[in-house]
Amino acid sequence: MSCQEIEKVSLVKAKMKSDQCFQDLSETFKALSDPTRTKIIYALYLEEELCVGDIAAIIGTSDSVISHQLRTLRNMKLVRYHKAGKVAFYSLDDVHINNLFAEGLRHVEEM
Amino acid sequence: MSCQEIEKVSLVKAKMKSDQCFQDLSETFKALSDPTRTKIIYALYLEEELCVGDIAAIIGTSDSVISHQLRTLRNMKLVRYHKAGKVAFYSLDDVHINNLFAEGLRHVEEM
DNA sequence: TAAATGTTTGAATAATTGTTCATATTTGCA
DNA sequence: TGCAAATATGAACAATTATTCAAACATTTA
Repeated sequence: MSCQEIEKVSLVKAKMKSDQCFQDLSETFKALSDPTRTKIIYALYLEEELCVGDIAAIIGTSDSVISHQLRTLRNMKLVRYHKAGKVAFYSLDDVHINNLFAEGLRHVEEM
Repeated sequence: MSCQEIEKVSLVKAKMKSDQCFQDLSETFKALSDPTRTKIIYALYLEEELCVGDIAAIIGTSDSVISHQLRTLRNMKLVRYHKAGKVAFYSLDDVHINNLFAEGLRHVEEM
Protein backbone atom coordinates (compact mmCIF):
# COMPACT_ATOMS: atom_id res chain seq x y z
CA MET A 1 0.00 0.00 0.00
CA SER A 2 1.88 3.00 -1.30
CA CYS A 3 1.08 6.50 -0.22
CA GLN A 4 2.36 9.77 -1.63
CA GLU A 5 0.57 12.38 0.44
CA ILE A 6 -0.75 11.09 3.71
CA GLU A 7 -2.56 14.33 4.62
CA LYS A 8 -4.50 14.34 1.36
CA VAL A 9 -5.42 10.73 1.94
CA SER A 10 -6.76 11.20 5.46
CA LEU A 11 -8.51 14.40 4.43
CA VAL A 12 -10.43 12.74 1.61
CA LYS A 13 -10.93 9.60 3.66
CA ALA A 14 -12.63 11.68 6.36
CA LYS A 15 -15.05 13.13 3.81
CA MET A 16 -15.92 9.79 2.21
CA LYS A 17 -19.57 8.81 2.12
CA SER A 18 -20.90 5.47 3.27
CA ASP A 19 -20.68 2.35 1.14
CA GLN A 20 -24.47 2.41 0.98
CA CYS A 21 -24.35 5.87 -0.54
CA PHE A 22 -22.00 4.76 -3.30
CA GLN A 23 -24.10 1.68 -3.83
CA ASP A 24 -27.22 3.78 -4.32
CA LEU A 25 -25.36 6.25 -6.48
CA SER A 26 -23.95 3.63 -8.82
CA GLU A 27 -27.30 1.88 -9.04
CA THR A 28 -28.98 5.09 -10.09
CA PHE A 29 -26.45 5.50 -12.88
CA LYS A 30 -26.72 1.83 -13.74
CA ALA A 31 -30.42 2.32 -14.37
CA LEU A 32 -29.44 4.61 -17.24
CA SER A 33 -26.52 2.53 -18.48
CA ASP A 34 -28.38 0.55 -21.14
CA PRO A 35 -29.35 1.97 -24.55
CA THR A 36 -32.82 0.40 -24.50
CA ARG A 37 -33.50 1.97 -21.12
CA THR A 38 -32.22 5.39 -22.17
CA LYS A 39 -34.50 5.19 -25.19
CA ILE A 40 -37.45 4.41 -22.93
CA ILE A 41 -36.57 7.25 -20.58
CA TYR A 42 -36.15 9.65 -23.49
CA ALA A 43 -39.53 8.68 -24.92
CA LEU A 44 -41.15 9.32 -21.53
CA TYR A 45 -39.16 12.53 -21.31
CA LEU A 46 -40.83 13.73 -24.49
CA GLU A 47 -44.27 12.31 -23.84
CA GLU A 48 -45.66 12.40 -20.30
CA GLU A 49 -47.31 9.01 -20.48
CA LEU A 50 -46.95 6.01 -22.77
CA CYS A 51 -48.11 2.40 -22.76
CA VAL A 52 -45.90 -0.63 -23.28
CA GLY A 53 -46.95 -1.36 -26.85
CA ASP A 54 -46.45 2.24 -27.93
CA ILE A 55 -42.99 2.38 -26.40
CA ALA A 56 -42.13 -0.82 -28.24
CA ALA A 57 -43.44 0.67 -31.49
CA ILE A 58 -41.43 3.86 -30.97
CA ILE A 59 -38.21 2.05 -30.18
CA GLY A 60 -38.72 -0.79 -32.60
CA THR A 61 -38.33 -3.79 -30.33
CA SER A 62 -40.59 -6.48 -28.94
CA ASP A 63 -43.12 -5.82 -26.20
CA SER A 64 -41.28 -8.37 -24.08
CA VAL A 65 -38.01 -6.46 -24.11
CA ILE A 66 -39.80 -3.28 -23.13
CA SER A 67 -41.77 -4.98 -20.40
CA HIS A 68 -38.62 -6.51 -18.92
CA GLN A 69 -36.77 -3.22 -18.95
CA LEU A 70 -39.75 -1.32 -17.58
CA ARG A 71 -39.72 -3.71 -14.66
CA THR A 72 -36.06 -2.90 -14.07
CA LEU A 73 -36.82 0.80 -14.25
CA ARG A 74 -39.76 0.30 -11.90
CA ASN A 75 -37.61 -1.56 -9.38
CA MET A 76 -35.08 1.23 -9.57
CA LYS A 77 -37.86 3.75 -9.00
CA LEU A 78 -37.30 5.60 -12.24
CA VAL A 79 -40.78 5.07 -13.63
CA ARG A 80 -44.24 4.47 -12.24
CA TYR A 81 -47.36 3.17 -13.89
CA HIS A 82 -51.09 2.80 -13.60
CA LYS A 83 -53.34 0.38 -15.37
CA ALA A 84 -56.45 1.30 -17.32
CA GLY A 85 -58.16 -1.89 -18.39
CA LYS A 86 -55.58 -4.05 -20.06
CA VAL A 87 -53.31 -1.14 -20.90
CA ALA A 88 -50.45 -0.07 -18.59
CA PHE A 89 -49.44 3.57 -18.79
CA TYR A 90 -45.93 4.42 -17.72
CA SER A 91 -44.37 7.77 -16.82
CA LEU A 92 -41.17 9.09 -15.24
CA ASP A 93 -41.33 8.80 -11.47
CA ASP A 94 -39.44 11.79 -10.26
CA VAL A 95 -38.03 15.15 -11.32
CA HIS A 96 -34.45 14.36 -10.31
CA ILE A 97 -34.28 11.66 -12.93
CA ASN A 98 -35.39 14.24 -15.44
CA ASN A 99 -32.52 16.54 -14.43
CA LEU A 100 -30.00 13.73 -14.37
CA PHE A 101 -31.06 12.55 -17.79
CA ALA A 102 -31.05 16.06 -19.23
CA GLU A 103 -27.54 16.61 -17.86
CA GLY A 104 -26.36 13.41 -19.53
CA LEU A 105 -27.99 14.42 -22.79
CA ARG A 106 -26.31 17.82 -22.66
CA HIS A 107 -22.98 16.14 -22.06
CA VAL A 108 -23.34 13.77 -25.00
CA GLU A 109 -24.52 16.47 -27.37
CA GLU A 110 -21.47 18.58 -26.62
CA MET A 111 -19.08 15.75 -27.42
CA MET B 1 -47.20 -4.98 -32.30
CA SER B 2 -49.94 -3.21 -30.38
CA CYS B 3 -50.51 0.50 -30.64
CA GLN B 4 -52.83 2.64 -28.55
CA GLU B 5 -52.22 6.12 -29.86
CA ILE B 6 -50.68 6.21 -33.29
CA GLU B 7 -50.20 10.00 -33.33
CA LYS B 8 -48.24 9.94 -30.10
CA VAL B 9 -46.09 7.16 -31.46
CA SER B 10 -45.19 8.93 -34.69
CA LEU B 11 -44.68 12.21 -32.87
CA VAL B 12 -42.14 10.72 -30.46
CA LYS B 13 -40.63 8.58 -33.16
CA ALA B 14 -39.93 11.69 -35.22
CA LYS B 15 -38.10 13.28 -32.30
CA MET B 16 -36.00 10.21 -31.51
CA LYS B 17 -32.24 10.63 -31.50
CA SER B 18 -29.84 8.38 -33.36
CA ASP B 19 -28.82 4.98 -32.04
CA GLN B 20 -25.31 6.38 -31.70
CA CYS B 21 -26.60 9.07 -29.40
CA PHE B 22 -28.26 6.57 -27.08
CA GLN B 23 -25.16 4.42 -27.22
CA ASP B 24 -22.99 7.34 -26.10
CA LEU B 25 -25.52 8.36 -23.50
CA SER B 26 -25.77 4.94 -21.92
CA GLU B 27 -22.00 4.51 -21.98
CA THR B 28 -21.55 7.75 -20.12
CA PHE B 29 -23.92 6.55 -17.43
CA LYS B 30 -22.30 3.13 -17.45
CA ALA B 31 -19.00 4.75 -16.55
CA LEU B 32 -20.62 5.77 -13.27
CA SER B 33 -22.52 2.55 -12.70
CA ASP B 34 -19.96 0.80 -10.51
CA PRO B 35 -19.41 1.60 -6.80
CA THR B 36 -15.62 1.46 -7.07
CA ARG B 37 -15.71 3.93 -9.92
CA THR B 38 -18.10 6.30 -8.17
CA LYS B 39 -15.75 6.22 -5.17
CA ILE B 40 -12.83 7.13 -7.40
CA ILE B 41 -14.78 9.93 -9.05
CA TYR B 42 -15.92 11.25 -5.69
CA ALA B 43 -12.35 11.25 -4.37
CA LEU B 44 -11.21 13.23 -7.42
CA TYR B 45 -14.25 15.45 -6.99
CA LEU B 46 -12.99 16.37 -3.52
CA GLU B 47 -9.30 16.49 -4.34
CA GLU B 48 -8.18 17.92 -7.69
CA GLU B 49 -5.41 15.42 -8.22
CA LEU B 50 -4.54 12.05 -6.72
CA CYS B 51 -2.16 9.22 -7.52
CA VAL B 52 -3.09 5.56 -7.85
CA GLY B 53 -1.71 4.45 -4.50
CA ASP B 54 -3.43 7.25 -2.65
CA ILE B 55 -6.79 6.48 -4.26
CA ALA B 56 -6.35 2.85 -3.27
CA ALA B 57 -5.52 3.90 0.30
CA ILE B 58 -8.58 6.15 0.45
CA ILE B 59 -10.96 3.55 -0.90
CA GLY B 60 -9.33 0.61 0.81
CA THR B 61 -8.69 -1.71 -2.11
CA SER B 62 -5.66 -2.94 -4.02
CA ASP B 63 -3.67 -0.77 -6.40
CA SER B 64 -4.56 -3.24 -9.13
CA VAL B 65 -8.29 -2.74 -8.78
CA ILE B 66 -7.85 1.02 -8.93
CA SER B 67 -5.52 0.86 -11.90
CA HIS B 68 -7.95 -1.35 -13.82
CA GLN B 69 -10.87 0.96 -13.12
CA LEU B 70 -8.84 4.07 -13.88
CA ARG B 71 -8.12 2.60 -17.26
CA THR B 72 -11.85 2.14 -17.83
CA LEU B 73 -12.47 5.73 -16.74
CA ARG B 74 -9.66 6.89 -18.99
CA ASN B 75 -11.09 5.05 -21.98
CA MET B 76 -14.45 6.61 -21.26
CA LYS B 77 -12.79 10.03 -21.09
CA LEU B 78 -13.85 10.72 -17.53
CA VAL B 79 -10.37 11.14 -16.12
CA ARG B 80 -6.99 12.16 -17.44
CA TYR B 81 -3.52 11.76 -15.99
CA HIS B 82 0.08 12.82 -16.20
CA LYS B 83 3.12 11.02 -14.92
CA ALA B 84 5.78 12.51 -12.68
CA GLY B 85 8.56 9.99 -12.36
CA LYS B 86 7.00 6.73 -11.31
CA VAL B 87 3.88 8.37 -9.92
CA ALA B 88 0.74 8.80 -12.03
CA PHE B 89 -1.52 11.69 -11.04
CA TYR B 90 -5.16 11.44 -12.05
CA SER B 91 -7.85 14.11 -12.21
CA LEU B 92 -11.38 14.53 -13.59
CA ASP B 93 -11.29 15.21 -17.30
CA ASP B 94 -14.20 17.50 -17.84
CA VAL B 95 -16.69 19.77 -16.10
CA HIS B 96 -19.79 18.04 -17.44
CA ILE B 97 -18.87 14.90 -15.53
CA ASN B 98 -18.65 17.04 -12.43
CA ASN B 99 -22.21 18.31 -13.00
CA LEU B 100 -23.53 14.88 -13.86
CA PHE B 101 -21.98 13.38 -10.76
CA ALA B 102 -23.20 16.20 -8.53
CA GLU B 103 -26.73 15.75 -9.90
CA GLY B 104 -26.60 12.05 -9.08
CA LEU B 105 -25.29 12.78 -5.61
CA ARG B 106 -28.09 15.27 -5.01
CA HIS B 107 -30.62 12.68 -6.13
CA VAL B 108 -29.30 9.97 -3.83
CA GLU B 109 -29.05 12.28 -0.83
CA GLU B 110 -32.69 13.25 -1.18
CA MET B 111 -33.86 9.65 -1.21
C1' DT C 1 23.92 -2.92 -11.46
C1' DA C 2 20.61 -4.55 -8.09
C1' DA C 3 16.82 -3.72 -5.28
C1' DA C 4 12.72 -1.21 -4.29
C1' DT C 5 8.68 1.49 -5.55
C1' DG C 6 4.53 2.77 -8.23
C1' DT C 7 1.82 1.37 -11.74
C1' DT C 8 0.15 -1.51 -15.46
C1' DT C 9 -1.22 -5.68 -17.60
C1' DG C 10 -3.14 -10.36 -18.67
C1' DA C 11 -5.45 -14.52 -17.68
C1' DA C 12 -8.88 -16.73 -14.93
C1' DT C 13 -12.99 -16.90 -12.33
C1' DA C 14 -17.46 -15.78 -10.68
C1' DA C 15 -21.30 -12.97 -11.12
C1' DT C 16 -24.46 -10.06 -13.51
C1' DT C 17 -27.26 -8.93 -17.34
C1' DG C 18 -29.97 -8.15 -21.92
C1' DT C 19 -32.46 -10.63 -25.16
C1' DT C 20 -35.22 -14.42 -27.00
C1' DC C 21 -38.86 -17.45 -26.95
C1' DA C 22 -42.55 -19.72 -24.99
C1' DT C 23 -46.03 -19.42 -21.76
C1' DA C 24 -48.98 -17.22 -18.28
C1' DT C 25 -52.15 -13.63 -16.71
C1' DT C 26 -55.57 -10.25 -17.04
C1' DT C 27 -59.12 -7.70 -19.26
C1' DG C 28 -62.49 -6.65 -22.96
C1' DC C 29 -65.60 -8.27 -26.20
C1' DA C 30 -68.24 -11.46 -29.46
C1' DT D 1 -68.16 -19.04 -22.58
C1' DG D 2 -64.47 -18.54 -25.70
C1' DC D 3 -61.21 -15.71 -28.09
C1' DA D 4 -58.21 -11.87 -28.86
C1' DA D 5 -55.36 -8.16 -27.07
C1' DA D 6 -51.96 -6.07 -23.78
C1' DT D 7 -48.74 -7.05 -20.61
C1' DA D 8 -45.95 -9.85 -17.55
C1' DT D 9 -43.03 -13.64 -16.43
C1' DG D 10 -39.57 -17.49 -16.37
C1' DA D 11 -35.92 -20.21 -18.14
C1' DA D 12 -32.00 -20.33 -21.10
C1' DC D 13 -28.23 -18.44 -23.58
C1' DA D 14 -24.57 -15.43 -24.81
C1' DA D 15 -22.05 -11.57 -23.59
C1' DT D 16 -20.03 -8.40 -20.48
C1' DT D 17 -17.60 -7.30 -16.36
C1' DA D 18 -15.31 -6.63 -11.62
C1' DT D 19 -11.96 -8.68 -8.93
C1' DT D 20 -7.93 -11.54 -7.84
C1' DC D 21 -3.41 -12.95 -8.41
C1' DA D 22 0.84 -13.17 -10.58
C1' DA D 23 3.90 -11.17 -13.43
C1' DA D 24 5.74 -7.29 -16.14
C1' DC D 25 7.31 -2.62 -16.77
C1' DA D 26 9.38 1.81 -15.72
C1' DT D 27 11.68 4.77 -12.65
C1' DT D 28 14.33 5.95 -8.70
C1' DT D 29 17.84 5.06 -5.38
C1' DA D 30 21.42 2.48 -2.84
